[in-house]
Amino acid sequence: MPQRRRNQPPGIEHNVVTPELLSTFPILKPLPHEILSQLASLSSLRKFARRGIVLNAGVHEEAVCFLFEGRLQGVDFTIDGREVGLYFVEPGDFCGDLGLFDHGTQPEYVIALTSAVTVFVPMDSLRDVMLKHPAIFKELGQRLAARLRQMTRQRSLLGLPNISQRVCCQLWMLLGESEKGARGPAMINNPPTHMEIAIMLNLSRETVTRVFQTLQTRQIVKRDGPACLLINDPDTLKALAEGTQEL
Amino acid sequence: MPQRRRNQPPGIEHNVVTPELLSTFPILKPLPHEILSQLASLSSLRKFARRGIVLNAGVHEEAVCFLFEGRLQGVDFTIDGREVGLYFVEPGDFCGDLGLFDHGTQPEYVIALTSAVTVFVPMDSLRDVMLKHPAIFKELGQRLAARLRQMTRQRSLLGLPNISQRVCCQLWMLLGESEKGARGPAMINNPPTHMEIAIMLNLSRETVTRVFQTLQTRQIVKRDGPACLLINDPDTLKALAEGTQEL
DNA sequence: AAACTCGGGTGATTACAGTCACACGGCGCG
DNA sequence: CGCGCCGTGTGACTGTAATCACCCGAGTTT
Repeated sequence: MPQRRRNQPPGIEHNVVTPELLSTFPILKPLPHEILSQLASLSSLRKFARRGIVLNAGVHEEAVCFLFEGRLQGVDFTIDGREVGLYFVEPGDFCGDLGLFDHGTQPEYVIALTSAVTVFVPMDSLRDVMLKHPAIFKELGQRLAARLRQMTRQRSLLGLPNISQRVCCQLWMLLGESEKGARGPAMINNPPTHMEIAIMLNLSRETVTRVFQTLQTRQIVKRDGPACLLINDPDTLKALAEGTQEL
Repeated sequence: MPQRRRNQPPGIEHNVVTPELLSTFPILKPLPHEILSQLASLSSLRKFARRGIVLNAGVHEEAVCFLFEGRLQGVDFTIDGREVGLYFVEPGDFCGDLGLFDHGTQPEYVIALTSAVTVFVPMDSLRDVMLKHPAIFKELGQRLAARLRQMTRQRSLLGLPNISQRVCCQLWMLLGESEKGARGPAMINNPPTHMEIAIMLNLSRETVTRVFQTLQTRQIVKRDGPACLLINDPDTLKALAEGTQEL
């Protein structure tokens, strides 16, 4: 029997969603227990393997997906089949919430980048809750606004003509707000693969690899096993991202 | 004295905002007259010349901007000063509404592409109204969702490796839903300049011009004065946009 | 242990879009 | 009027990122 993680909320191992599990998500936490129980009874726990399709584009998804463990990515495809990376979803966050607001179809695919544990909460139940609880409504609106801000930033990234600057900017954005302020080396856990970065930045995989190569020889970043990227010199990375320094 | 437009809502010529003027905006229409009167008394009419800056990025804009006449564009700038085109605002629509949801700063600039007439409604008053009127709240949420969908589509446009396909796709998106279904020639009024298209598509102005040149010699589109672009052959344009046909 | 897939690394070649430079017509304006 | 600005049109040149082809090592499956 594998070592079991401690402090794991109940439900996980039985594929049953408990109110306690739901309340680990910041957005749902303020809800009264009875509501959480009701939502929990309607929700389902779903696990995905790497590369699994979590949400389908173009269909009326009947549930909002809350991510408990792992990492997801929103992706779209161009008309000619090219993959386009849109955003990442980290544990505690959710996706597929657009339909809550406009009853429309899911605009983009969401796939699992690592094996992932998610909770699917029926969209119409959640919408009812949201309309009855202005605080939740407000919160959901805030998240939507945050997503829009995020997309705007990402879009202006794509405008950068200098390729290495683009990659450095993306790395800089991947660095959590916490690490940015601190002096000295930082790290990115479970960094995206070169391919995943490439599709986010409209680049080819090889180009991303080459940028990483020069970043590594210049000792600015360093691989620390497959699951971790060490940022030796955040200051230089920042300078590169802002274009005040050339690679 | 210049010819005055008939059926012009009252207020325009006196720079005074009337409730009737506000009610011409679909989102505000359902509000009771008293609320509209109150909002109107706090709002101001502002006119902008071409290239005028309507909203500033990075600051806490204190008002939401409703567009009455003209055309606006949301633009951002990359770190190195490059302009990036994000979206257009057409009459009846509004912009600068993100702060309603998260009290944050305006993420992007909004500039006037033509001379424009706008109504500035104070953000906090509008937020109060929105929180008291769930219908308005819902509607605003819907618009936010629509913007996100729009940005996603635009982002996948940028993924297209074929440049002329990108331009044709953008032209196709500029064509209103109404014209798309109809058979025969369509038209785009006050089309964006080549430069404006270029910054939306991450292209250089010259490249856009060259694509238009071949589109014109192939009789697919035709200039009809500076304020109108005739789409002679929407079917071919669509085929080009979808990549089923090469230029 | 062979046979895979997957992520990463590298060189040679080449298409192609950016850049620069200039030209032209329309239009507003002092 | 002449002047300058703006939007558009075009050619020559060039840098550079995509593409293709291949290699390598680490995990997996069989």
